[in-house]
Amino acid sequence: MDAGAARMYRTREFAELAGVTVRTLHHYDRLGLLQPRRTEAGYRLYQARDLERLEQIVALKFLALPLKRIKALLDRDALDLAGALRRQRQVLEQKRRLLNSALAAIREGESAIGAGRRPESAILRRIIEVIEMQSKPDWTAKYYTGEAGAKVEERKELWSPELQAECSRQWSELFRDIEAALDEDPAGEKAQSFLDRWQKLVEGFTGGDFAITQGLKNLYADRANWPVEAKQQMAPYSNKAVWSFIDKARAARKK
Amino acid sequence: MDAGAARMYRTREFAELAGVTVRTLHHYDRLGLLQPRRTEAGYRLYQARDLERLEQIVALKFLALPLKRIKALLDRDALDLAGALRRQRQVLEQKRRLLNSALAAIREGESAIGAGRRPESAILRRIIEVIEMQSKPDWTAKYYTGEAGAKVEERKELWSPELQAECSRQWSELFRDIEAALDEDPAGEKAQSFLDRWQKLVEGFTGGDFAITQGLKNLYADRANWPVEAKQQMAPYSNKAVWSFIDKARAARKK
DNA sequence: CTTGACTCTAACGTAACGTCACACCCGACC
DNA sequence: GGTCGGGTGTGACGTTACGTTAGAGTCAAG
Repeated sequence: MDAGAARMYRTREFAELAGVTVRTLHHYDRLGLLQPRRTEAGYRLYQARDLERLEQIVALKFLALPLKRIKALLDRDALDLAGALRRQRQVLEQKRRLLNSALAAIREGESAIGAGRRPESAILRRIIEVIEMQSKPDWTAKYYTGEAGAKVEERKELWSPELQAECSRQWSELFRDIEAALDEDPAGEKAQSFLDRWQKLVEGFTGGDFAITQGLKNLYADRANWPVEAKQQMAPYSNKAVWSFIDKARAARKK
Repeated sequence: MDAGAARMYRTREFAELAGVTVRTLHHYDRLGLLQPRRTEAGYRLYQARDLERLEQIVALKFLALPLKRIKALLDRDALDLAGALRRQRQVLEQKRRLLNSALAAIREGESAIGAGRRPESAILRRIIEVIEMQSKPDWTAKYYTGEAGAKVEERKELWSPELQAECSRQWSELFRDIEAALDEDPAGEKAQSFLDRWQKLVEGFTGGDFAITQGLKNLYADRANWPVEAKQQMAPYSNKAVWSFIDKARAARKK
């Protein structure tokens, strides 16, 4: 018979009373964290004991505890609250370490931008490099350091328009040669020399390694691994018979 | 004609090279952050310049920048990087403040649990109260302090089984009385006296306020706002004619 | 031709709600 | 009694940065 006795609050009223949003109450209701009574029409009705529970939830949320754990704590695991606090402290301390390092990096990055200094840690240098890369047009030179930088410059020079044209010419030539020899034995000497020329072109001029990488493995010079745009560029050389011939030549060599 | 020249990496290889997961690469691809070339079969093919870009991404991610902003920075907003760093620093400092207060609360909460001390801040006391509420069976007494606590205790005593029975008896009596007077005028004196008795019962014994709330407003003692369980408890009193009579009496009074 | 290793996309799950969209409910006014 | 306005309900998508299957296709090798 205590039904009508206690004061009841509808959702918005209760939300304002407790300092949370209506959506939050809906959310907690669905999660089973705080399930008020209902009117026949489905309206939520909160009462004083719901406010108690909600204040417990808010207090525990202040510790950045996830709602799941809060529910567990309030529902049954009350005795493990000390343990939960300890674990939560460790989680938060880990987060703080990450946060602090990011903050330190930002601060040093900011001041380094202003003063042109060199930061000490590797990650900071990378960040500054990124920054400078972005702000300077000739960042490629800055990106690589020492040996690697020299190599890139060298490669840059090597890959001149003239060389590109030369490369293109060599491909055309190779294609013509192969097309003219399609009836030869793919395992034969002539075919194998075509394959050599082919692989050298694939290897190309930029075959040097980038200093930024650690342990590079070579990848397929195989047609299957070519990007689609490359294939489009290769359209002038799209004679299937030539490709098939080279495939056979490669297969023959492997055996 | 540079298509086949550079070394290409498939997804897993490239991921290991860069120290990220395959899923991360897929993700960045979909976000447009790092879109490698593709083979005809749809396989991703990464090359050295993709590694450069990925390293930029990772470096900026170290600053806890969201990927969206990283994309904007790398795509076009390069010149605003200093501003982005400043804003990001503010965001992180705010986060750190929250984190530190939570950590302080946890630490003080832990030591307070151990030593039985009283923490100073209000929020900490609330947390400790939650902790104690959970670990002690008679937490209701602890929850309210001073005056409020006394009131709760009082209410607890008042709401004895005997009183519950008495309340139930009064409801039954009121229902009988109304049923016997259904043909009276709902606006008449007799009906209004029924309404008075009704509202007093609704007001109940627990009408006192809880000290935890701030500015309580009374809510509907109206049938519409009653919870469903209450209605089920009211089943013995579910004579619709009685309810309708009281509704009319209430309506009459309002006019 | 089948493995086995690798890849692809699609789609759900995560934390804690914010933000619609659409439908009811309810007291009040005409 | 119809309607208006304000409150309320339930979906359901969006957010962050991926993890984790699941189902299907690719490719080289036995």
